[in-house]
Amino acid sequence: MIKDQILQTLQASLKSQSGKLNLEGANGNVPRLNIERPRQADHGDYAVNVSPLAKVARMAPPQIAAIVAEGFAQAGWTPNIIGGFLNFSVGEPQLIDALTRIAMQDKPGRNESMKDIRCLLEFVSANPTGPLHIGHGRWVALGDSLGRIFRHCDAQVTHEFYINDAGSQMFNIANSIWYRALEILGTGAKFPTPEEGKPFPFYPGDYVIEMAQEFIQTHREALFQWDNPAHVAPKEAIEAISDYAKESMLAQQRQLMETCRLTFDVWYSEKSLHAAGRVVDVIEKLKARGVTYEKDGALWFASTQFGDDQDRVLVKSDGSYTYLTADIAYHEDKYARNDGFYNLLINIWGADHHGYIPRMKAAMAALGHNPDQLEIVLGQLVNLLIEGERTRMGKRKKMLTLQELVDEVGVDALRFWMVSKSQDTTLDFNVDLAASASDENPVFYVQYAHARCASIVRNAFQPRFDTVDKKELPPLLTEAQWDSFLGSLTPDAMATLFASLENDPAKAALRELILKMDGFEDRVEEAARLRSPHIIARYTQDLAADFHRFYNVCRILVADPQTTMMRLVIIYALKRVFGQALDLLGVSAPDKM
RNA sequence: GCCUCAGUAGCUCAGUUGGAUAGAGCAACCGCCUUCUAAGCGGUGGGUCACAGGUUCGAAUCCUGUCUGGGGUACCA
Repeated sequence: MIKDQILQTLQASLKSQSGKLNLEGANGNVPRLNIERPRQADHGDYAVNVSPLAKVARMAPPQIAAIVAEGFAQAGWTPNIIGGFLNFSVGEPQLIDALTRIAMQDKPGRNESMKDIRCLLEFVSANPTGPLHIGHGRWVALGDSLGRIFRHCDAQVTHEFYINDAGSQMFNIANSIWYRALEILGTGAKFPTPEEGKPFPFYPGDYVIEMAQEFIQTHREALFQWDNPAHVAPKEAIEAISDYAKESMLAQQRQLMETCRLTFDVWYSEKSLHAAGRVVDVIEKLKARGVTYEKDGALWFASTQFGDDQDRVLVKSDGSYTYLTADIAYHEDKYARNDGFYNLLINIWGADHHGYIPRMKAAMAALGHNPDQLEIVLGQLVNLLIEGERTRMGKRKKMLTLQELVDEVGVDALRFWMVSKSQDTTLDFNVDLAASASDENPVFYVQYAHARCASIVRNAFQPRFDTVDKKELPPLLTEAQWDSFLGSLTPDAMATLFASLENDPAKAALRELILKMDGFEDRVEEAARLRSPHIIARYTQDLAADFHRFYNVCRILVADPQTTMMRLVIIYALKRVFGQALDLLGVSAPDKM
């Protein structure tokens, strides 16, 4: 990247000028300087602000700038100094060099910033007790994009879905199906009705009725046998129904994830932890480490010793385990998996689980693991905006499922929308807008840019029609010409590119395009480092704007084949960058729109 | 009460460790299609960066306090 060249020269300059700048006395407390893009385009392409050195150097920023600039002069750069800023204008040879690299490199934006990372990325993880809702859509988009970005930074990433198939919620769904089934079979049993102020351990959704109907088809006789005067489900009925419910919901969830272009490498069952005795084991381990105690008939984990604000129950007074206990066993397994293969464990959780973080970290610390290895990426929740009204997730009957939303707006719009904003902010999902006015969705703007590029490349090889002479003309280029041109693409061959541009707006737009494409790698790194895919979404919109601007001031397909080919390299490079960036977001890059 | 996320243009949001005149999309208004996709481009209007102090040569950004909104604060999962 061009930026790296400037950075290297900057470091060399600071080193050679360190005497004049009094940097030696600072004992390594020299503030780090950054290369940035100036706000004002006429200042230059890149800038370094040396003001942070003012304190150490005990000099005014303009004076420092002059001294640092001397070091640059030695390397052939002549920065334009304004105040404490060194402004750099990138020369055409460097731009052409950068463009060539982007056009030729295997995968644009690819880097090795996370090459030592082996990440277990867990997200979505839901109960198999009902359909996934819109809120899950955010974790789908966020988690999968993050994984793709990490991989682009050369990390090894495993996508994992934790199936919460144990515990009381499974009993509740089974019991709900039981009553629905008995209702349908006309046994006289009735599905319970909620009472004000009382817990309602049943699932009222219509999908439960459908599941009951389906279950009846295979278990009609069994249901009659299980039924009894009190209509209380026997244990074997609950087991059979909850197994069925799990398989059925899980199949549905897997199908939906596939639709969303998301592949989980591992589907990890909570129930399997219990079955393998892992939950009992972890309790024994905690006991052995002396971090548990008994109180009020329950077994407690002294998590306050590890920074939590209160102790937590592991085994309830009725002898059953809390959710936390199984979750501790699960997370311990992550540390141990493949002989401690993973060095970064990331969980994506909704903000409603925020308070859960300290206890999980406490548990890992208590078990002797490094809690910093476990990183929770917290996402704020999604609000539904229906008919202009804010609807809190899950508190209304009119809850939109993720499947319904995908059917309505499509995977591309869903995924782009869900990652186009920082996960730190509550997302208002405007259902009416997403469903109706699709051109207000920025994803189409970006996809259109890709399609336009594809179209230009396509047209270059197709016969044209002369509207004046009313006759067909041969294609501007042949595939063979283009292949050999790309194959021998060198900065020298490209040197006439800028010269071929007739006007200044086109040159300015081209500079901007190349610099922005050159910066893609930087954005990918940043998105990975900050765990913020929205940076990529932003980037695609920025680049699309620059491309559309360029498109309007510079014609690509012109009569001269050489000029056409050189300009086509830009479009070719852009198409690759758009395609790659959209892929990192899990959004399709259509060739036609 | 405590913990946490947020408050930036009419709306939805960017703004990387504090730096140059605070940006984008949408909405509004005015222009641009006989040649590569007008799902596009150019232009105009629109700001007390919630508020008040503080630190600093310099604050949307850091600190303190206040206000507003979301989430959490279980022997639920």
